[in-house]
Amino acid sequence: MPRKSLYDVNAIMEQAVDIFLEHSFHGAVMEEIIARTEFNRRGFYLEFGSKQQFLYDTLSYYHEHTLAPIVQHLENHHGIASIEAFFDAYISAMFGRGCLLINMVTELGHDDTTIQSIGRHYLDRLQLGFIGCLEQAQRQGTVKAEINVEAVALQLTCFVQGFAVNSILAETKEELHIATQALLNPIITA
Amino acid sequence: MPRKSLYDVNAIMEQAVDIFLEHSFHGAVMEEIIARTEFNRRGFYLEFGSKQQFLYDTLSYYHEHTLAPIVQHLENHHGIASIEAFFDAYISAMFGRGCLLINMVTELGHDDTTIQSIGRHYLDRLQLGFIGCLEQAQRQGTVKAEINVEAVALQLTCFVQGFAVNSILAETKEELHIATQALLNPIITA
DNA sequence: TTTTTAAAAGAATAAACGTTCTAAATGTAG
DNA sequence: CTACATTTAGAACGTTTATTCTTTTAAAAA
Repeated sequence: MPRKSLYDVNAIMEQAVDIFLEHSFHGAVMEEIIARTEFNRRGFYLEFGSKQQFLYDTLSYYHEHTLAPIVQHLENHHGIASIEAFFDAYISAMFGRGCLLINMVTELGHDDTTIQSIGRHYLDRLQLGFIGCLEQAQRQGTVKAEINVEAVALQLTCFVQGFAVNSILAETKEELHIATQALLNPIITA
Repeated sequence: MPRKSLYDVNAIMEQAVDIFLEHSFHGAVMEEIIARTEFNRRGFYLEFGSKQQFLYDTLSYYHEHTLAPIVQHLENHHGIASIEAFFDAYISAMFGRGCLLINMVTELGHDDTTIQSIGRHYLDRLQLGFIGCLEQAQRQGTVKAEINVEAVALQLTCFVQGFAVNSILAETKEELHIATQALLNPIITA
C-alpha cells in the first residue's frame, strides 16, 4: 500500500481564499500558492489540474463555507430580523478583506463565462432571499405595507456588493453598520 | 527637426480604459495594449516608463474624464435633483462595463497603496458630495427633515460601489434604475 | 536637396510564470 | 524486513511577459 497524502484539502482551500483575496487571480503566483499551502506541486496538479480549475474549486469552497451560510440567514424567512442578521454576518465576514466572488467578477467577469454565471446565480439567490424576507416582514407588519418588495430587494442586493467593495477600503466596521441602519430604517414601520 | 509623434495620448487613454476594463490589470498584456492603441513599444516606454505607471496615468485620465464629471453633479448642490442626475449619469457610464477604479481597488487594493489612496479619496469626495446635496435638499424641504444626513450619505456612497459591480453582470439598465428609485423614494418628502 | 533628429516597427532579451518531470523519501501490506 | 506504490521536494521546461535594443523610415529645417 502506498503512503497517504499529508495535505488537508479544506485547510488548503482556506489559505487559497486568503491568497486570492490578497493578490487577485493573476496576481497570485503558483510559487506563493505552493509555499503558503501544505501542497507540493505535483499534488496540486494531480488534485486540480490547473490554476484556473483551482480557482473554480476555491470559489466553490468559498461559496459553500462563507457566502452560503450568510445568505442562509435570508432563507430562514424571519422577516426583518433575518435581514439584520444577514448584514451583521456579512459585515463581519467581509471587513478588511472584501468578497472573493465579487473580486473575481470584477477581475475576470468580462472574459470568463463560468465566473459570470456563478456571479449571476449568487445575485439571484440574494434577490430571492431578500424578497422572501420582505414579504414575510410585510405579513408581520414589521415593514411598511406600501413598499415595492421587488424594488427594495434589488436595492438591498446592490447594496451588498457595495459593502464588498467598501470593506476593502473602510477604516472601521462602524461606518458599514451605520450605512446599513440608514438603509433599513426607512422601510421599517415606526 | 525631427518628425512629430503620430499618437494622440488622449485617444490612447480612452482605449486603455477599455482594455483594462475588459481584462483587468494583470490580464491586459502589453501585446494587446500596443496592438489596440496607436502606440509603438518604444513610444510607450518613453511616455510612461512602465505598465504600472501607465495604469496610474490611465486611472488619472479615467477619474478626470469619466468619474469627475459625474461626481460634479453632486457638487452643483441642487439637492435631490443633483443626486438623481448623478445616478442617471453614473448608470449610463457604468452599464455593461463597470468602474475602472473599483475594479483596480478589488484587484490591487490589498497590495498597492497608491490605488488604496485614490480609492479612498474618491469615496470621500462622493460622501461629501452626497452630504452637500442632502443638506441642500433638507433646506429646500425636498427630503425629510428627520433623516440622518451623514448616515444616508454613507448609504448612498456604498450603493454607488454596488452599482459598479452589478453593472458588469446586469442584464438591463432597468433594474439599476429601479433600485435607485427604491433607494431615493423613502427619503423624499411625500 | 541634404542633413538631422526622432519616431515607427518589431526583433531580441531576460525574467517570471504555469506546468511537467525526476529522483529521493516514506508509509503500508505481506 | 522487503517490496511497492505514491507522495514529496524541487529541478527543469517551454511559454508568456514586460522591457530594451536595433534598424528602418520619415518629417522638418537649412
